[in-house]
Amino acid sequence: MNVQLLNKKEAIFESTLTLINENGFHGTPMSQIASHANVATGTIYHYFASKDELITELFAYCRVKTNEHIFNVEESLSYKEKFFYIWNRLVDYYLANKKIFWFIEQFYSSPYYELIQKTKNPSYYGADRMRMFLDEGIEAGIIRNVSFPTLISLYIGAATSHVKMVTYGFCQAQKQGREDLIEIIWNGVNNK
Amino acid sequence: MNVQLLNKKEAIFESTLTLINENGFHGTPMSQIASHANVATGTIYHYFASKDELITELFAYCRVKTNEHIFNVEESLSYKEKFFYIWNRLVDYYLANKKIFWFIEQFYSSPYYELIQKTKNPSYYGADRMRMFLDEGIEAGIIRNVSFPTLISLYIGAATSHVKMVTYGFCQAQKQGREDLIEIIWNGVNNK
DNA sequence: GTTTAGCAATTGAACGTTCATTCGGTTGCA
DNA sequence: TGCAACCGAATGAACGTTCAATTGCTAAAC
Repeated sequence: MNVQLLNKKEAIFESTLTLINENGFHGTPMSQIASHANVATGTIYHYFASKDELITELFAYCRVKTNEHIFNVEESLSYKEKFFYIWNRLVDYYLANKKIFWFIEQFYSSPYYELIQKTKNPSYYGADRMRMFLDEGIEAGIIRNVSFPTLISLYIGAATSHVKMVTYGFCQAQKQGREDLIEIIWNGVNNK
Repeated sequence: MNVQLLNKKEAIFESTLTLINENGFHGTPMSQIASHANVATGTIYHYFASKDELITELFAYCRVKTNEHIFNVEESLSYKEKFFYIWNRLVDYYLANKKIFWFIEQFYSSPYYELIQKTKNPSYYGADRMRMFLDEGIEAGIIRNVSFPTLISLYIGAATSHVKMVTYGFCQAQKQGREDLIEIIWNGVNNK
């Protein structure tokens, strides 16, 4: 697959992302995705077997892009520094790429997610890197013995909630709030 | 409006809830909602002007029901006790009513929410009770001075994340995890 | 260097289906 | 008697998908 093709596939992804954000899964016809991406309707079916496959692959694309970005971290940092750094990268990335954030959120809470959960393994979209990072902290005794789901609920839950608050317009000057959040979580989970 | 009517409207609500959980906003035709609720398609339009209005009102219905449940709390409890009680009621309610939980999640991350945010005021579905409860803690000096969005991000964010983890099957024995979560949050936000 | 064969990429009109909504008519209650 | 509740077939628009035709590229053949 050459560069041109990659570009066209990405154009379809970006177009889908934009339109689904504005109009939802329903309310976003393939014809509209096509014209917004400057391709013919039929072209989409050259790259994706169906609308469902397009949406499912777009989810993977978003997850991979996000994970690549947030785990691009200096190995020399201490665990605590990484803990803060990754969290801030995640929040920054979502705030700078709200379309990706909201698409992922929409996908997660839709029946689509159940579908891919059965067929795809987490590494398919890089979901296991977070698990590895947090497990590392537990095994090293830096993070006290709370379960992985508890950790994730706090770490990711707070990040996404914060992004939602900012997007909804409930909170503008986010700097202080952000720092409070990750600090509270760190204090709650680290082994003092 | 008499009891019979209320029942029919609720039957439509419950039917919509079930089907949207299984098939999403798209993938849930009015005809299916109707037959699942044992009414004729036309009857839905006697109660709701359109599918959008049905979904929007269902959201309000879910929010009101949830809020009524979680804020049904003994006035004699201390603030700390209420803080724990309300959070646990919320988690329990969502776990016992997953359809409501997922519908609300789906609605929040869809373009629908932006629509009602512009037209409806928070008290319309009881969203201001949480604000009042948390403000009460801040004003009484029980909760340290973190912003309201920060508080909400932790308090609600952790609850919903926890429910998601349980639903996704990432976590079974939830008892310990739950206790850890609300304890960490309380320790993080209360004025020691 | 030119021709040619073949396949991938692309097009968009056409198809068949599905769906939200309408409406003329019926039922049942006050 | 009147009006609200209710019905479900009919309507027409919208949508996902298909497909026959066209273009563009690559590389083998000469």
